[in-house]
Amino acid sequence: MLRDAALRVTRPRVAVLTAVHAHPHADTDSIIRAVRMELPKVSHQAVYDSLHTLTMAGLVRRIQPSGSVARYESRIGDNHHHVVCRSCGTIADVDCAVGEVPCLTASDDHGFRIDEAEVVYWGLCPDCSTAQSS
Amino acid sequence: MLRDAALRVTRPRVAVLTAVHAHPHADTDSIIRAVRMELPKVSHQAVYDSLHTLTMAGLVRRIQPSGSVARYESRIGDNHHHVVCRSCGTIADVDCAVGEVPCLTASDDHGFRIDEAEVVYWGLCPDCSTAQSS
DNA sequence: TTCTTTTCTTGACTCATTCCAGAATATGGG
DNA sequence: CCCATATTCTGGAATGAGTCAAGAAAAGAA
Repeated sequence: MLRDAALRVTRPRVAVLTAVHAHPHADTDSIIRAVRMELPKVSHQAVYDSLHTLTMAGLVRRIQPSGSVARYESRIGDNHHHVVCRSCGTIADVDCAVGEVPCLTASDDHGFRIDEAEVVYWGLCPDCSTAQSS
Repeated sequence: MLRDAALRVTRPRVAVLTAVHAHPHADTDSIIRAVRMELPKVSHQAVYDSLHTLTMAGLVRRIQPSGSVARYESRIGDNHHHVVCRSCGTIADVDCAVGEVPCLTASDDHGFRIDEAEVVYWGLCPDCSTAQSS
């Protein structure tokens, strides 16, 4: 796997990393369940620790739209964004609209040293959209 | 005040609305404390209810950057965004960079019916920036 | 293999937010 | 101005994601 990040390779970590890759945008609880398919004995704490560690190492990205619990995804390093369904909470990836590393330019940065721009599009997913208009 | 929104005008609601106007980007707890300066007896539940109601009515906007508790602001209807300090959590307003109702265009909307684009810039505020480089 | 350090397990705990049932109150009609 | 009624507020308990802490386990280096 990826011990390139100077991380110890432990069973829980491998399982967590695998689970995140297998279930993009999954919340912590889903990941815990997925991990326990392989290692029934892992504690939730180990999963939380692993997720934090992997996030710190940049192998995984944590996202948390308003009103949602933390979710994790494995697609990293390409500055993409998300669409979130207001009704069912489904999340989908969206490539950055404006260019490469674009959105990093705020009109007035108030003296902040900005290093990332996060974009969340809110709306209704196809399913909820049709369900609601019927 | 604004009963135009077809809301009952109750003391707690007026106090909450005033508090949100007085303390932009304040979290719920700060608002509760601010409200209790005037009405010492208000229950936290009343504040939560009022905030929800006001949010639903569009008189107040709820924002919740990753890893933060819910915060509320009164500047609404102008599609502005926020800069959040990674270190101290301070939030500042940023006018929309791309134009009027701009960011609403995702490169690929996956069939979602998008109605809002939310942008959060992450970085360090002036204070934390200088404190860290020293 | 053995040692040292990091990571996991277990279980208690925090704290924002929500749920509930009964009391209080704002609004509209009389 | 007063009352009826639906909405809102009070008070207190409950939920649930996430964190803390101490000792056991296991990964990596010698």
